Amino acid sequence: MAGRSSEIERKWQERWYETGVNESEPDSRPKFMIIFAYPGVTGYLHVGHMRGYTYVDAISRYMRMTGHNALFPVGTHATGNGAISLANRIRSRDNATIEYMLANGCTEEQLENLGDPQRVVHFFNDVYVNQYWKRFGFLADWRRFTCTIYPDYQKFIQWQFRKLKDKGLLIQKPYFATACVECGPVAVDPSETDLQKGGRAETVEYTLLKFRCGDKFLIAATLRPETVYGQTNFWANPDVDYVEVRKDGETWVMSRPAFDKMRYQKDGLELIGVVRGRELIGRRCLAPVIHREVLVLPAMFCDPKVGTGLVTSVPSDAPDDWISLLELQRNEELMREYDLNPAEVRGIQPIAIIDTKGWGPLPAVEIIEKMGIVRSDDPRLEDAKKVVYREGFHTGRMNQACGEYAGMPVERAKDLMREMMISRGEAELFYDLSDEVVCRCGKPVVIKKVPDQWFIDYGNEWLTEDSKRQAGTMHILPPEYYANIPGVLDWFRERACVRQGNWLGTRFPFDDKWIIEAISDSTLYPIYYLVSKYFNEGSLRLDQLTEEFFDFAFLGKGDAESVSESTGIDLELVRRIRADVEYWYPLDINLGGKEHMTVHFPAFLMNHVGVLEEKYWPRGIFVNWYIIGKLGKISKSKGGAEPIPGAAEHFGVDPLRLYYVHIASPFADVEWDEEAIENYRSRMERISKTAEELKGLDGKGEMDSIDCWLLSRLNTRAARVRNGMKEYDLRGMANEVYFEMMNDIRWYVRRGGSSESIASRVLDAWTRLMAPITPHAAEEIWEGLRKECFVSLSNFPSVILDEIRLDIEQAEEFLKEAMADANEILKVTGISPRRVTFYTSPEWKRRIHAKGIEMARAKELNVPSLTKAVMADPELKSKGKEAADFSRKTAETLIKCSSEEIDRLGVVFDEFAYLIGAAAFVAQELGCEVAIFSADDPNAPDPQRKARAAQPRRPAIFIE
RNA sequence: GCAGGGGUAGCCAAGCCUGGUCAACGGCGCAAGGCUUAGGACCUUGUCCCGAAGGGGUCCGUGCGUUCAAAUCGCACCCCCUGCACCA
Repeated sequence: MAGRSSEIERKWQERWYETGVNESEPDSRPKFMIIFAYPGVTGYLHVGHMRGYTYVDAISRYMRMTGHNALFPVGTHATGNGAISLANRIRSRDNATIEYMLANGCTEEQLENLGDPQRVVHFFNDVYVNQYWKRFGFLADWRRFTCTIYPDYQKFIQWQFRKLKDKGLLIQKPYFATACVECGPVAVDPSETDLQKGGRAETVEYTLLKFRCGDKFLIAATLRPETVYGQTNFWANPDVDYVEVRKDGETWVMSRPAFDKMRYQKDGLELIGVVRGRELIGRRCLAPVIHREVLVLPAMFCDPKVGTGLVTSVPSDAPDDWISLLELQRNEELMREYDLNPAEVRGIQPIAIIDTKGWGPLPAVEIIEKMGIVRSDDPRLEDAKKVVYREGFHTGRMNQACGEYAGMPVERAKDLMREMMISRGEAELFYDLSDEVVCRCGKPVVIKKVPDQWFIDYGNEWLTEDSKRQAGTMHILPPEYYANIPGVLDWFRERACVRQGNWLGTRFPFDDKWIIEAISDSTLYPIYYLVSKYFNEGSLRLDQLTEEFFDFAFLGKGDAESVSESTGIDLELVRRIRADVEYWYPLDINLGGKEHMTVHFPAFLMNHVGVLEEKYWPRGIFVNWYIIGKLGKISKSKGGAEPIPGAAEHFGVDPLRLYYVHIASPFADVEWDEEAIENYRSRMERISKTAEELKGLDGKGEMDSIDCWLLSRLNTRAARVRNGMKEYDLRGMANEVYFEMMNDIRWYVRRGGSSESIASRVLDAWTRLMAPITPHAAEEIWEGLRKECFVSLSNFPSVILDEIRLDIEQAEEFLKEAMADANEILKVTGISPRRVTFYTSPEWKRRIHAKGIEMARAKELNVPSLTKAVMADPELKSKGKEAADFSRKTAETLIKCSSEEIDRLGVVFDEFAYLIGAAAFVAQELGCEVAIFSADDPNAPDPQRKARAAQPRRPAIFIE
């Protein structure tokens, strides 16, 4: 079975690609350009990735079938060190890597060649295009394929950066980046692509406080510069050897590890001596800002690896400081050992500086008591610290002790006070990592100053404002993201855009020691697909991709003649490329996974806004969520899911495509579940069978009501699909086409529908409805209908309003409900019926019902008003109490209905005639004799007087 | 910490923006019946509780509230998840 389905898939793919169905050129139709954010070349992709890609193909197929000229180009992103690191691992025959490559279908011979990063990229480009995207039948325009390490692409990127510079969006300033001391810049993130350990570490910003102590400065590192007003003493670890460092003519004292790290951040540091921690104890130093002399006291919690190994003491707000102070004050012996004056030490009291909501003036003292901590080595101090820091930072205000900062929220005071101290020369900044981080090469990773780093200035005001304005006009899904994106754009700051080191990518055009970083070279690229085709086919040479050429092609600057003259490109071609841009751009949809929400999508938008004319700014973003593994995210490197080609072979491409589209909303994560896919596969088989069944119908008679019903349903469903697809609701489309329509068709056949002409009409439309999601199956059925062209190129069924027959749909609904009622009675009573009699509503009740509907529509309905209207009708009045009762009941029911419900109930049809027409069917379904009467019929047999219960839409039922 | 998303019947999962058609789409699973030599294939019916006449009761994380009416709106609480910048 699988073998045969893959044959069918390949057959249609060959035919599409041979005919060039997937290739798009400008014409008179409206255009629709869509891409997915191209994947990074870091190894094999897994079945989860195909979810978003499938959405793009299905959407573009739908757009093509609804009168648009659809363009769907693809490419890959190879910038970075993914390919380099993979090539290295292959070259060194790393076991896990080799196994992973082989398991994904790479052969030993191919592996031979993959020790080189460039070849790794080319290898995977081929895998992505041929084993994934073509295998899934995507109608992508393969001629436009490009990759970020292709030389022509790089010309484009260099042009983009020149434009950014022209607009003043490139800035240069110092930057502190994570880097291996040996290999240069590395990414510190939990995926640990570049690392051996420490991926969870965060960059922390210390404020270095300078304490004058004789002719030297003791350097304390703090995370809470706002607490300087509460300083009472200074801490040093007596067992640690500190170093003396020459810094701008001053002598600084700090721990050895601090010096080692600081060298990467500050220029001209020089080691000039060593000082034992013990020697510092008992000395006095001058605290910054408050300019008070404080005593240096011993503390074991000072870790030379953290900060500078020296700490300023704020016992009011730092639990560590308070407990250490307490310990010392209680320890007579210790004070004697360090020759401290016990009275002076005991005299040190915390100074309240921050008012924290829900806390007293000394939160550190308070929490130590509350938690019952008595020793400075209690591990719970970590938690105590976190609680006090968090509460103080968010809810605290500086109090009267804090000079000009009194009354200010801590959040604000922190930045202001740090700035103040730095500007007065009493403090500096120092960056460190929260955990030890080790590079893949084994050397430590530190924070390193890059003095001349280039940034793209995403914080730029006009850029941010224009981007936000544009985002407001865009079609962004899901709606939550549309609502959030202005906030994201505001938050987006300047971003380092170049780096050095071992890295694939484009040389920075203004200084080629830099290579453009991975996110910055993948933002404006959709427009490059309009040129890549000409380069790929050989109509353009590399040296012709000049600034002038791109200026004209993408910005319309200059004129075709001079571009042609200066580059040697054929004049017609220059004009054609510009015309292509004018036709295809802007991009209608950029679709990508949720990981792109805070980085790629905003950068994508802002680069378009920054570089291009307003008319070429993007029009849409579609964010999709993931397919996850049972034990969490399916990971590229760790595997955990079947390789894509294997899944295609095993389940079939159409079932997989249907699975992706239908299993859940695109905006929710889904757990990969093979059983679910099996179900979609059998669903597809049932659909083929049902299609066959439809083909076999050969009734020749006149249009019957059930024929009208099926046609009406077809049109109703087509309308729903088209309406839903305005929001690219693929799941809704799948539900209507593969589930609801299937049920309609089954019901039609069950009801005795057999018209050959209706069946062929419906099958024709149904096949076209299937074409966007399951194109191979659709082509196969289409071919069986002896159609000439591809169903992929046919028109998506339109809605013929005249064929929508609400009365017949309602009548059929009425029939189903009547049968359901009868069945329920049978179930509850347990009777095996000999005969079932239905009595349809009497005329007078229909009149009351109609009056009720009329009044509900006019918003005039209530119990007295309807009763009054009924009593105004002499004929109804003659029914007396019966009429009044029914009128009250009707009003009570209708008043609860929504206006849609009222419309539905207002549809009029002949219930009696309809039941008569369906009597044979009902008899067959209920398995007994069926009789139908109107409650108005005086001769109707009614031994149990059931007919009285008959009402509109609700026939009375008598079972014997 | 900052920002965002979510909790729906045995399971997966729609609905929530724009309150009433919601006992709540659809699927899976389960049960009964049919078809069949047989079937994990297919078709029909059922699947919260009660009910020997089409009815009633309770329900959408928890608790309040708004409303004639709440899974849908508001407030508070509990619990899960995701992204956070040189990683694409």
